[in-house]
Amino acid sequence: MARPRMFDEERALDAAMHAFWENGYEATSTQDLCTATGLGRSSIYNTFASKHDLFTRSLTRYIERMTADQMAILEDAEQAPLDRIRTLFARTVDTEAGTRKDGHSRGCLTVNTTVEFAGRDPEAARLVERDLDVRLAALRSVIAAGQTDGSITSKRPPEELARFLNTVVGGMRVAGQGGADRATLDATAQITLDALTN
Amino acid sequence: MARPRMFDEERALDAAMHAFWENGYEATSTQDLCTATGLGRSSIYNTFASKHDLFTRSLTRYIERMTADQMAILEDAEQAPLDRIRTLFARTVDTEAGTRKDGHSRGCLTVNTTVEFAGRDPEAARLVERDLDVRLAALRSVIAAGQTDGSITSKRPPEELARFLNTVVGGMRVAGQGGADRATLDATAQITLDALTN
DNA sequence: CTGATTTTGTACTGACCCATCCAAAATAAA
DNA sequence: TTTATTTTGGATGGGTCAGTACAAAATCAG
Repeated sequence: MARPRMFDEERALDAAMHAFWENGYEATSTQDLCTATGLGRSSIYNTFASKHDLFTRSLTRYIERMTADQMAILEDAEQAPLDRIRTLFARTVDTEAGTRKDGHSRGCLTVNTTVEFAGRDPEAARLVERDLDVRLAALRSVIAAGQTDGSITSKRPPEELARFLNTVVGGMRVAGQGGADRATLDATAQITLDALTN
Repeated sequence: MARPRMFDEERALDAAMHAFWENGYEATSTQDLCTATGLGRSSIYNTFASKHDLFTRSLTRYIERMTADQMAILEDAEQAPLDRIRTLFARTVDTEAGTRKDGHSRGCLTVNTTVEFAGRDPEAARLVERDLDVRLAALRSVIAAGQTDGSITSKRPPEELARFLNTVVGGMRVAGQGGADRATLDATAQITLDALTN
């Protein structure tokens, strides 16, 4: 029927996602996106409606992946509830501990978007907010389970503890972006976990 | 001798700072800065070397103000060490609890800069890093004092606890930018304080 | 009032921005 | 092979970007 695509859309989306992740929305030009994906302008605009559309699809992809990853950890029935949270923080430390050469990490696209866009772009804000709800629900659930089995001794409502944990994770992303090393992040994670079991 | 300035440089710097704070570096155009300050391009470029220079001076101003404010709290001899930390978190909640109409806050220019710039602009990274050192030192000091007088029962090294507190504060800034309300931020602050006294 | 000096408003620069247009290339059905 | 359909590269468009040039305006010492 027609000329077939010379590129893999998923792969292109991945490349665009990384570009936005690294430099943010505003600092990433359409030319940067062409270079990152290896595509020409036509291919990009033929596949995605606009730079903004490409961004929201990149963000959606990022959220799906990251949240799926977190869900797998938080809903892993083989681990005790508290251990799942421990694993979640270990994962956070791993991804934030000096990913790049200069010792800084790329942080988290969700956090980055919240900071750069939350107040200005309703669609991005919606995506981030919806993701927050999902992650908080999973955290609440595992916290409640931990309180039931006694591994979490804090008597605070799961909702509050979930928000607390999510806030610390967000703070660790920022700290990683600011150059915090593994030992520092590990210590913060440990103190946070201790707060659940005091 | 010559024609005098028609504007107050401090006031202009303040306006520019708020513009960068609200929208970030990239999304703030020089035209935006003219509008925000009420100055013409000539006046801006006659006073500041470049957009980048204006940004670093805005950031420096922000850091000086905010850190002076935090220092006043953390070094207030009239309050017990733990109470100073309590006050610090109360202040953080106040500034992050729905500053704007849409329920989101502007966050913190330091955090915003870390996220938007840390990996790309060495000068901004330097300013932010130096500020981090100052704030951590003050936190370490008050934590050590709290451990000495017994109001802080955690046996963790002050360095680790200081990093932890700073990380939570950063996370709360992001949460505020994401729309967290006062009650949520208050609960997070309370859990964090409890972690020092368990 | 004159002249030296600085600020100011306006117009302008070249580069880059995001997006579109269009024709050549590539495919597969007819 | 022809035809319909889609992708692709390259050129192009209008607009905005950060920054500059320049002359008019404003001051004050002399």
